[in-house]
This record gives sequence, structure tokens and C-alpha cells, in this order.
Amino acid sequence: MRASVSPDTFPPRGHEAKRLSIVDAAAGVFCREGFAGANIDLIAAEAGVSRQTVYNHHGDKEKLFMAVVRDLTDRCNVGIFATIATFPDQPGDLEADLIGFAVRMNQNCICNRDGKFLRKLIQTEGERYPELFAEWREQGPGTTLPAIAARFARLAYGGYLTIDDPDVAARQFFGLVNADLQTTFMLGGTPREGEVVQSATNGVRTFLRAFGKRHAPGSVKKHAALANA
Amino acid sequence: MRASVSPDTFPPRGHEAKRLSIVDAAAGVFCREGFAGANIDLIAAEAGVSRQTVYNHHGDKEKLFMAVVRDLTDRCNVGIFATIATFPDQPGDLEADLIGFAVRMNQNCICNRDGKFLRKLIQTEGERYPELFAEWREQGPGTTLPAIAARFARLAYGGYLTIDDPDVAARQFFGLVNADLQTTFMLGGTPREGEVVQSATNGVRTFLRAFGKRHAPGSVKKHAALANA
DNA sequence: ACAAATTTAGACAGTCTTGTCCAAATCGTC
DNA sequence: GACGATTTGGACAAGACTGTCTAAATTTGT
Repeated sequence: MRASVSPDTFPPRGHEAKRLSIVDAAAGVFCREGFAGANIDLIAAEAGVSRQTVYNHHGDKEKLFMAVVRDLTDRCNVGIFATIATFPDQPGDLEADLIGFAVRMNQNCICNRDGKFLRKLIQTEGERYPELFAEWREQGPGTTLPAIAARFARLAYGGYLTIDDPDVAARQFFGLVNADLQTTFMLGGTPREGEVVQSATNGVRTFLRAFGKRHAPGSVKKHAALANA
Repeated sequence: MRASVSPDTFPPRGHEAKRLSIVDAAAGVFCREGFAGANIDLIAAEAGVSRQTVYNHHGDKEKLFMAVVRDLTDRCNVGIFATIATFPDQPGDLEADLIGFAVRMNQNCICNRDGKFLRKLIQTEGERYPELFAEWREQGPGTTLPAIAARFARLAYGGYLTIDDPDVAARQFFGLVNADLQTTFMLGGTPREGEVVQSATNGVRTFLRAFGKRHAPGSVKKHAALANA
């Protein structure tokens, strides 16, 4: 559902491009000004489009807002699952590999434009649209956290970690890895890459002090490169 | 500064009471509707006061908003420092004592009305009032986190914990202890007491797996009761 | 180049909001 | 009971915004 893969059926050409630029501009304005403070004229201007075109594409302000949240959710989920695919199943250097995974997750899914905007909209308007954000909750954390928990479970099964409850461990992993970024996140800021790496390093070290084995069970391979999936 | 301790000097009696009920109502409305969506008439109605009275007390909407944030920051800080005072400096059962501390912090400072409202206002409007929230940052995390780090440092010095960096450990403590509550916090919900206790228990166990000694250095006393400071 | 669809700019009604003003009512104190 | 300060309710002007409508201009596919 919600797939937009046929750029040549109904709308001529720039139609879809305009829809996208409207949603993009709307995301920025909704985040900056809040739903009530968001001004359709301003959204149209930032999208480089007339106001009428906004109304042509999305019926009214509320529908536009829903389209924004759905688009952001979809795009973020794509990024998150792509990053989950880079989870170190057979780690060489477990610490370095987990740090790399945490940094990738932060840089590509949490701290990028879509991630920041989606997080802010959830925090700001979550209570106003319960069904919409229940939907996000299922497709987001409800799906991604179990997937990550399964990866940790596999590491435990492979003897790399000692974990009681993989779901709890997955949540605690992110709690640790983002521990140093909380205040920045609260204020809507974007941490520098150095801060992200530092927080991830601190977090993974503590994580491994809690759940790691003293020595790697298999042969110790070289450090895995920090892929940029 | 900003202390209001003289309820009988200038204004007759109910003056201060009205000011408080206005700020309280405004906090709720600002959180529900956002700054732009907040309606002064609605605030006045919820405060049980006429609109003119709102303008008499606080000049305009923006000043009212600042008064709300300042009041919330002050009250939250009082609660946080009161809770820090209950930190287990000479723990009997370290695990139980830290769980109790974490639960107190969550229930009395993070999940209560003031804490929820302040957090939401920071997230929602933080970027709009940089100086105001810089002030919060200094008085809030900038002051409380070092205070808590000092307590952890003392535990380490006393041989109860093995900690490299007490500041990092303090941040990670809260990251762990709130790990299971993140999604609920994001959506503006209030976790049940059972969830808070469960998350704190999971978090403290992991924290002690990372930083705890195998055996307590002193005599092992009974579990500390969960005080409700 | 033509025809259809889309986009644009502007005007427009209707609604809502903020902040001010004022006279009457109420409250607290002496 | 009287006096001064506060509060109230309502009216009010000024401005902003949403959503609709229309005719002209532009773009797209053929």
C-alpha cells in the first residue's frame, strides 16, 4: 500500500514531482510551526507551487498532514530495514561492528532529515491523531525492534553475547547508544558526527560490559569497515 | 530568583491563586494545542477566569508562555533535587536501592504532570525560544546530571561500583532505566507504575552487570523501601 | 502544432484570534 | 458598612487563515 511506482500512468510528468515537493515543504513547516501554526501559503511558497495546487493534490490541511506522516514513516522504515540488514551477524571485532551499526542507525535513520521530522511530528501531534500514530507504532518500533532483537538473539545463540531477554537487550542497546544525545534530541538539535560516534562508543562499551563474553568464541577477524548502507 | 514567597504583601489574597491557576491551565492548553493553537479564551475558561484577567497578570501570549516554562522548570528542579537527596549513598541492597531511586525519579519528576508538560514544551517549542530553553538546559540537565554523576562517583569511590567516567555512567543510567518507556514517552503517554518498575528493574540489572562488583563490599542489609519523597 | 490536463494568480466569504477598552459587579480589608 | 483594588463580561478593531472559485497561462503528450 501507498506505493507510488508508476510515474507515467495517470499524471503527466511533473505531477508526482510537485506532490513530493509539497509534502517535503509541508514536513518542514509542520515541524517548525506545529500543525496549528503551519500556513498553507507558506508551504506552497516553500514548495515553489501555488496554493491552489496544494489543495488540488491534498484536499485539506489535515489530509496533507496525514500524507506527510505516512510518507515520512515509509521512508524512515525503508532506511531502518536497510540498516538492520547491515547488522553484524558474524562479527569480527564485535565492539567495532556494533559501534558501526549504531552509528549507521543514528546517522541514516534517526538524525537525518526524515528521522528528525518524523520524531518531532510524533512528539508534537501524536495525541491528536491516535489512529495515525498507532499505525506508525506498529510499522515502526513494533516491527523494527523485534527484528533487531532477533539479530541480538542470534549473536547470543552464536556465543557472542549472554542475553536473557533479547527484546529488552535491543531496547537497552538504543538507550545506551543514545544516552549522550538525549538533551540534544530534546531540543530538536542535530548532533555532530563526532558526538554520535562518541555516544555510540560509550554505549557499546557498556553494553558489552553487561552482555559480552570475555573472549570472542570464534577466531578474531579484522575490524569490519563502517559501511554506509 | 522567581521565588514567590510573600502571599500577603501587594496583592490581596486570591491574586496569586489566580495567577497560579492561569499558569496551570495555560500549561495544559499549550501542551495539547501547541503555542500557535493555544487559545487565550480557552485558557481563561479552563482557569476559571475571565480573559481580561489573563492579560492583567501576563501581558501577552508570549509572556504567558515564558511564565509557564519558567514555573515548570522551577517546580521540576525542586522535585529532582529532592529526589537526588534520596540517592543511596551507603546502599544496603544496591540493586534494590538503585531501582527505588530510578522509580522515584520517574514517578515524581519525569512522569508527573509537571515533568510531562515541561518535556513536551521543550520538544515542541524549544527551537522557537533558544534563550529560554538554553536557560532550562543549564538549570536542568546541566545542573542535575553532574549532581547525580557525583553520587555515582561516590559509590565508585566507596567500592560499590567500577566506573570510568561518572558523567557518562549517569547518562547511561537514565538511558537504561527508561529504555522500555521510550515509545510511550514519544507519544506523550504516561506509563503505568508497573511498567516504570519493570523498566527500572531491567535497566538497573544491566547497569550493575556493567558497573557492579560481584559481591557487595560491606555487609548486605535488607532491601530499602521505595520511599515516595 | 494541437488538445487536454494542470497550474497559476488573485479575489473572495467566512471564521477565528489577539489584544484593548470600559462600565458594572465583586472581593478583601479596615 | 464603606472604600479601593481586582475581576468580569462584552463589545470592538485589526489582522490572519482556510478553503473555494474563476479565468488565464502553462505544461504535457501526441
